[in-house]
Amino acid sequence: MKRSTRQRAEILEVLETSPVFSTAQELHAVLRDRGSSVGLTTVYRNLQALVDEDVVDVVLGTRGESMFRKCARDTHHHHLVCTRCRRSVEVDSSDLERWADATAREHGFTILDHVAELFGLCQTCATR
Amino acid sequence: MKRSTRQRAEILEVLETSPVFSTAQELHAVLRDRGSSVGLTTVYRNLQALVDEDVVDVVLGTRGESMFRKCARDTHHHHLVCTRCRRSVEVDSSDLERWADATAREHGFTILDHVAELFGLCQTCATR
DNA sequence: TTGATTGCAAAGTGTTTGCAACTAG
DNA sequence: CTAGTTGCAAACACTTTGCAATCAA
Repeated sequence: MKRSTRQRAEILEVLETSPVFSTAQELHAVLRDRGSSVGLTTVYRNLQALVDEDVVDVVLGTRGESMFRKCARDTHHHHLVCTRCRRSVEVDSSDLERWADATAREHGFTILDHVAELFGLCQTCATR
Repeated sequence: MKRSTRQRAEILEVLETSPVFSTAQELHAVLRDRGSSVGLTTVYRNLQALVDEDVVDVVLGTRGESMFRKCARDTHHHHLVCTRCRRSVEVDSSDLERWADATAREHGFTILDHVAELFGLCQTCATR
């Protein structure tokens, strides 16, 4: 069964306090800087587990890397991500879901999943 | 300037006749099977060029690999992809775009870009 | 001729796995 | 005690780069 370890707790702690999507390597670096060193492998393994448990969200970055974030809402949602400061906002997506369902039906598809992320500049970053 | 080479022509030819998204490696294998061998590096380089020229579309697969396809429509659009046979349908996305714009405005973001792909089973694959 | 293009090998990036040592329950 | 977890090193998958040879214009 699942065991609670120092490493797992520290990874979660970093995720809890970060409002942005971070890569496994970035999280690893943060832990290292904090003095609490955790193996990179362990970071990957725990992130994977957390994703499986639906505790953290994952999105694919442009270089194919996975980026993780512990989101506030535990229901399905999407993100609006600032490409400059990386900050992200969780957005309501009922309209998107409706579009996805309708589109799938229209083409005889049984929808299984979808990805959707919006990228742009947040107010702060846009004005400087 | 840009030069027209045998390699570039053959890569485009394979893309023209494929209704599915394919990875660079898959395209490379197809070329090799056809007898017209082209270096993997060259495949990557030409695909990159074609994407820059907006001749082919690219989406990120789940393992972080890029998948390419030459789409019929040359305007912005999205895809409905069958996870079983890989076939994809180009779908109209005005509703999605509207949602993206509205959502961005609502949060003070200047929208730059967005990704959105729908995954599911096509009629044929669902019924067997 | 000559600069763009090719293709090999090597390097790079992000992630996963094998396995012995460690540790929470 | 003992099964889950860790962490290193090595393996992996995909992509890019260095560079000399080649080729289109």
